[in-house]
Amino acid sequence: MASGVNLKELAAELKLSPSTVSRALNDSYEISVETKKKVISMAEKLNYQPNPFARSLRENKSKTIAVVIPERINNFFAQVIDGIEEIMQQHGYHLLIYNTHEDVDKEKKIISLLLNGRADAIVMSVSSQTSDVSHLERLHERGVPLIFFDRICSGIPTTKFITNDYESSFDATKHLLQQGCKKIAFLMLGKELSITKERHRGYLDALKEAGLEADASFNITCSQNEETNIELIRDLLLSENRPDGIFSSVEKLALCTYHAVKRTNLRIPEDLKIISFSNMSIAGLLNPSLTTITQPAFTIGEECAKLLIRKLTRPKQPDLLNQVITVPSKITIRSSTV
Amino acid sequence: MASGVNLKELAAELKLSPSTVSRALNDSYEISVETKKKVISMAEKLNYQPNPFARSLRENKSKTIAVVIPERINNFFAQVIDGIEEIMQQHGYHLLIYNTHEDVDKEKKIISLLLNGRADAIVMSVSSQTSDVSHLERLHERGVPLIFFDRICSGIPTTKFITNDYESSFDATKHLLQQGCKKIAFLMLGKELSITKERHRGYLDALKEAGLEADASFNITCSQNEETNIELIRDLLLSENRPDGIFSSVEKLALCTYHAVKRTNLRIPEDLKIISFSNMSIAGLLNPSLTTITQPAFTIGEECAKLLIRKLTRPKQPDLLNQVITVPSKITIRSSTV
DNA sequence: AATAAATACGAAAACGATTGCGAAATAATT
DNA sequence: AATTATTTCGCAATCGTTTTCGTATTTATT
Repeated sequence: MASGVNLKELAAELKLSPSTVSRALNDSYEISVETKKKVISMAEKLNYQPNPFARSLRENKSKTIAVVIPERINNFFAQVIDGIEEIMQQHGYHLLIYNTHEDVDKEKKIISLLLNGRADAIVMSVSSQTSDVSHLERLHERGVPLIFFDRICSGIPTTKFITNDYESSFDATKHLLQQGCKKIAFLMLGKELSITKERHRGYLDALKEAGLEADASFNITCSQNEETNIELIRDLLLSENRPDGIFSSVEKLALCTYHAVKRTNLRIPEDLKIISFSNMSIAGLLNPSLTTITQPAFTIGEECAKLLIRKLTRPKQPDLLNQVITVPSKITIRSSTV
Repeated sequence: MASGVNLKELAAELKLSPSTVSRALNDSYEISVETKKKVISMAEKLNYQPNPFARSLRENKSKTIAVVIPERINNFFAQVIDGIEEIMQQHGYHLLIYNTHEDVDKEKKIISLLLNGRADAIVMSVSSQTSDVSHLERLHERGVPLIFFDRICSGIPTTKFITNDYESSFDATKHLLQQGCKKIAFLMLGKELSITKERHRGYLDALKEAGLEADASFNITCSQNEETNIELIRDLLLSENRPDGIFSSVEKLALCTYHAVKRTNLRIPEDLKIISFSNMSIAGLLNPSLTTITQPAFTIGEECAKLLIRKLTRPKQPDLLNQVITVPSKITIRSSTV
C-alpha cells in the first residue's frame, strides 16, 4: 500500500533489465557511465526507493541495531542512545529501542525476539534483576554481535564499555569522609548488578582506608517502587544510628533520598551529605544542589556505535574482543556535600 | 550468520513440505491436529524463528512502528514512548525511534528514510523549526499511516493527539494573575509550533480578560542553545521593565529561567513567579519547587498506539480521521508561584 | 586479418517465507 | 457400487532485491 515503483517497473521504464538497473544504482563497474546517469535520473524522477526487506532478505543484514535499556526516563540512558544514534545515522543504520523496565522476564522476551536476525547487532545494559544470563548466552552463541555498556554481564565474552566505577566511588566516598562524614550509607538497586558490585567495592575500600567499618545496616538494597524506597530511606534517616552521609549508586535513589529528607527535619548538607551517580543536567537546580558523579554518556554511546560499525562493515572482522573499556567519570562538587 | 534453521530445513527434518509446515505453524484449518503437534514440537526443539524480512517482503508489512521526536532527553517524550511501547509490544510490534534534535533538515532526512515502507506507521511530534511540511505531505500521500501528538501539523489530514493547550495556558496565566503578577512574559521555542500558538492564545486571552495588554517585549522566542537562552532571559530579568511572572511553554525554558534567576539577585516567588509545562517528576525538588502543567504523556502514547493498532489490524480499515483528540493536562501548584 | 581481451548488458537463481491451486486419500452420499 | 464431498498435503508462484553466469558487441593485440 505504501511503496511506489519497484526495480522491475523502473527497469521497464528505462527499457533495461532489472539487473542492469540494480548494478547501475549500486555503482557497479560493469555499467557504462551514460547508462548509470540515465538510471539515476530516472530513479530520482520516479522517486524509486529500494524495498528494505527484499534487500535484507537477500543480503542477510538489516541495517538495524537494537538497543536494550532498563529505563527510558533516565538521563544517562537517553544520552547514551543519542550517542549511538549519532554515529549509526551517519552509516545509514536504524535503531530499534527496547525498554525492559528493570524486568528480567521482559528482558528475556525482548532478547528472544532478537534471535531471528531482525537486528544486526545489540547494544544493551542489563536489568537490575538479571542474574540468570542464559538468554544472553544463547544470543551470543547464535553469533549476534552483542556489546554491553554500564550494567555489563561479565560472563559473556564480548566487549563492554563502562566508566571507572571503582575509582569514582572510592573518590566519592573519600570526599564524603573529608567533609566529615563518619557513617555513610550505600544505596543500590540489585545486588547482582555489575555497577553495584564495583561501586560498592570502591565505597568499602575508601572506608577501610579511613579505618572505618562498614555497618551492615548501611547497605540499602532498594526496590523498583519509588514510594517504598522513600519510606525505606526515611526510616533509615529516623533510626537510632542514622547515617550522616549517603552514597547513592544511581540517580534515581538520590532523588528518593531528597524526597525522604523532606519528610524528616534533617537538613542537607548540615545533617546529611549526599553524593550520587547522576547525569541530570539540573543537579545544580535541586535544593540543595546535588554533588554528582557524571558519566560521559554520549561518548559511551558513540564508542559503542563506532565499535559496532567497525565490526559490521569490515567483511571478515574477528569477533568482538572480550575486554572491558573504561571511560572515566567526572565528579562535580555542589552544595549537598559541603 | 546469525539465524538458525529455516522453514525448508525444518520441513526436511519433519519429512513434510515447507508449505505444510508454514500452514501448521500459522494454525491453518487445512492441517490435521497431529501434524500440527509434530510440527510445533519440532519447531520448538530446533528453535525455529521465522525470518522477519522474508515475511515482511511477502506480506508487505513490517510489524514495526516509527516514532519521531524532537528531543530524547525530555521527560514528556520519554513517557509518551513508554506508552506507545506498552501497547505495541502487546501486539508484537517493534519500535524504531528517531530524534530530530529540533532540526528540520534532520527531520526531512528521517522522513525520506521512512518512505520505503520500513515502518507500517509513524507517530511523530514535529521539530520546532518545521514550517515547510512538504516532506510530511509526501509521506501522507504515499499512504503511510501517520499520526501526530503534542506538536502537530494541522495541514495534514490525519488524527492528532494533544492536550488542552489553550485551556491549560489560560488557567495557568490566570493563576499567575491571581497571585498578583502584572507583567507576565511568555517563553516559547518556535513561533510556528502548534503548541506555541495555542498556548500563546490561552495566555493572551487570560491577559485580555484581566484587562491587561500584552507587552511585545514579553514574547520571548528562544533558540536551541541553552546558554544563549539563559542570557536572553537574564537580560529580560535585568531590564528596566522586567516581568514579575514567567509562563514557560516548555519545560526546557523553565529550567533556563531558573539558571537565569541564579545569575541575578531576584527571588522566586517573591520577585518573580514561574509556571511551566513540564513532565519532570522532580519539579517538587527544585529550589523553589516548580508549579507545573503536566500532560498525561503515558496515556497519550497509549492512545496513539491503540489507534494505530486498530488501523493496522483491521483488514479494510478506513483512513485515519482528520480530527484532533484532546487529553487534558493537570496543573500542580508549587512554591514557584505562591 | 585473425584472435584475444575488455566492455556492457540480460537471463535466471537465490534469499525465506506465504498461498493459490491441484491432487491424492479417505469419508459420505445416492 | 459409483459418484461426490471432505480432509490433508505438495507443487510452484510470488514478494523485490542482488549476483552468478553467460553472451553479444566492441576494442586491443599479434
